[in-house]
This record gives sequence, structure tokens and C-alpha cells, in this order.
Amino acid sequence: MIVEQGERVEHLFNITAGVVKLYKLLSDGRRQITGFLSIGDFLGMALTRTHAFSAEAVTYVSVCRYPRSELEQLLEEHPRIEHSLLGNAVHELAAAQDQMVVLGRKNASERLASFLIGLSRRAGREGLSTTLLHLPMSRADIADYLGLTTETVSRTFSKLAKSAIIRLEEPTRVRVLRLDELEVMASA
Amino acid sequence: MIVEQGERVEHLFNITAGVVKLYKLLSDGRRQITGFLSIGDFLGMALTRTHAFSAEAVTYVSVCRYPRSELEQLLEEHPRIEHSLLGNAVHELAAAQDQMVVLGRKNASERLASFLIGLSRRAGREGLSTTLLHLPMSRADIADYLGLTTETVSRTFSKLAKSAIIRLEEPTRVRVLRLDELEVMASA
DNA sequence: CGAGCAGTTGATGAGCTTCAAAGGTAGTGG
DNA sequence: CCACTACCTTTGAAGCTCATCAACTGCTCG
Repeated sequence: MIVEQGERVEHLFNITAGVVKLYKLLSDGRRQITGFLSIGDFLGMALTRTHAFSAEAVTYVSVCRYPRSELEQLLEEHPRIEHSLLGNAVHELAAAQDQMVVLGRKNASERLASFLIGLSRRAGREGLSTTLLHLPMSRADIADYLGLTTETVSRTFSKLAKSAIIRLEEPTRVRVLRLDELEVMASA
Repeated sequence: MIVEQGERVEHLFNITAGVVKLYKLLSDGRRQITGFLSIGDFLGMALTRTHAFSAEAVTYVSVCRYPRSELEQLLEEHPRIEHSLLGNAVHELAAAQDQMVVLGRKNASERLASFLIGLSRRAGREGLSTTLLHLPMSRADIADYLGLTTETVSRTFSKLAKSAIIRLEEPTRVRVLRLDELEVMASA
């Protein structure tokens, strides 16, 4: 657990290795994962006194932690940093809007396809294969990211595999056989 | 229509009156409204060459339009502005994450309650009544914001009215009778 | 070897969507 | 001035997708 919903905002983090999930909880335990962070991503920008979400390690994670006070001082001295933070925030906002379309308007297959395409693009940016995907998170995490249940996620994986769009080499390793079809399905 | 998905990003806008809806379209016409803007809100921050979403007037709207080039120059000269833009972006991001919970994990009643509570809070901030709400947008807009259909939105309004939590004085005017219950229902 | 957990698969059912039609309201033209 | 039209909203009935409940598989770790 890196930060917990409701906790005071005291630090800023920079992920230097591993994958982190961000999520919000409802009082009855329902959970929505709002995003996954990986190497290079920032965590902890907030205007509120307390964190509006929790951040938890998905894999072994390594982070840089800065006291919030230092950030404010740093921004004072190097206004350029603000520019990159703004760029980062705008980028995240665009991703959040895409995810709203996924959650509000796509069916289970389209959601899973969108998720896999997202992983594929991220892998591409990191210089990895865009068709052999590593899924460090559990089915429950994927479900809570896509607004589904673990059962539906599992069934939808099986369905995609049966139609030869992907192959499940392991639960955590997916081979994309038809990237083009997956793209079409994702952006439906 | 203020900006259209796919159009080149050439201007920045500042809403000075009225209400604007932001939305994304899928190729088959499904629509997700990602937010409503009103007086004082910014529109047009983007890192991409083209707009990722459309913005359309819900009511009569008045805006200030700035060429993008001027913004870049302005930021160069007054780095302080960047600070307020960053604050704005962080605020919007938090709202987007709340909306992801709504879309991913809440049922129809909870979604509508969340929407009404959001309107109530905004009204409060603008010095208006928090219990007599004006809904300038159509049922279809509300549906596309909440990831539902117009029929479900309408039925859910009726249900809330029947349980005496709200009263529908007109389709566009809602009296909140039990704000406390609505809050509980929203954050369930 | 056994326990426990993550993942998969099956059966059933709830909640929302879809299709259909009626009610209400505003704007238009005779 | 009133009837007509068109659109938005509401309500009803049927259907479908996904959630829920349940059982089973396979893997990991003590």
C-alpha cells in the first residue's frame, strides 16, 4: 500500500519500477480501479488535504518519495517543472475520458479489447512486443478496472481465445494473434 | 457546436455564460458525455494535434476564444498562469475519477443520485439553492453522461419521485425533498 | 501431500436495454 | 385563435447481457 484513500497528502511519488493500481472504494466494498501506473509515472498530485484514492502495488515496486513541501519549493525555483506536470495531467485527463467511454458505453468484449490494446500500446512505447503481453494484475483487478466481475473477464478472455484473436499462454501472458481485429473491437 | 472531435486544435475557450457538454462518439453512434462545463470553465487544453472530444452548447452559450498561439506566448510571459491551469487540470482529473466510479460500479439510482448531488453542489458554489435544481440538459444528455438510456433515466426519476426523495416540478426543474437520503444514495 | 487461492466454467436470475406506444409541450400555419 | 405537427418525456412489455451463486481445476507453498 503506497497511499490510502482518506490519508493526509504528505508525499509525492515517482514510480521507478513495477506497476501500481489506483482505486476508489465505495462504503460497501465495491471498487473501481481508475488506472495503472508504471515506470516514470507520477502519483500524488492533489488539491485536497486528503487522498481521494488508494494506490497499491501490483508487482514489486520501487518509488521515489518526495515530501510535498519540497515540491512546492521546487516549483517555486523551477517553473519549468510545472509545465511538465501540466502536460502529464492533461495526458491523464485524456486517458480518463477514454476510460469513461469504456465504462459507460462498451460491452464486455469491447472493454477487454480496449484494455489489451492499451497494454499493447504501452508495451510498444517501452520498446517491448506489442503482441506478447504481460498482465501483472489479477483478474479481479482487471474486472475492477473495466467495471465487470472476475467471472465475466474470465469468460471474455476465453471467448477471445476461442475466436482466435488472442491465445492465453498463461493467465498472465496473452499472445495477440489478430491485433487488427482487436483494435476494431476496442474502438467499435 | 464549439469544437468537434477530430478537428484541429486551434483555439482555447473560456465559458462566460451557459452550459456546454463534452462528449466522445464511437463509430456506431454511441455517445459518452464526459462532463458539463459552465461559467468560468476552460475548454481546449490538449496535447494532441486534433480534439479528442466534441464540445456542444446545451443552452445559449457565450465564450471567450483565444488562438492557441497566444496562449503559448502568454504562458511564456506569465508562468503563474500555468499554475492555475495545473490546478484546473488536477481538479478535472479528480472529477473524472469520481465519474469512473459512477460508470463502473453504481446502479441506475445511484448514478442519478450522484448526478443530482453534483448539480446541487455546483448550484451551492454559485450561490443558488441546493435543493431546487435546474437541469438545462435533455434526458438523452443525462443518459449519455451516466451510461444509461433515456428510458432508464426517466424511469429512475419517476422512482425517486415516487419515494418522495425528489419532486419533478417540470422535466427541467427538480426539487430535492430529502437531500440527506440523496447523498447517501449517491455515495453508497 | 494437502490446503488455499486464483482462475475457469456452468446455471440461473436481476437489471437494464430495446422496442413500442401514449402523454405532454412548444412551435407553426391556416 | 385554435388545430396540427414534431419532438421530448414517460410508461409498458419483452429480451438480452452481465451478475450472482456454485462447483471444479490447477497452481503454489508450506
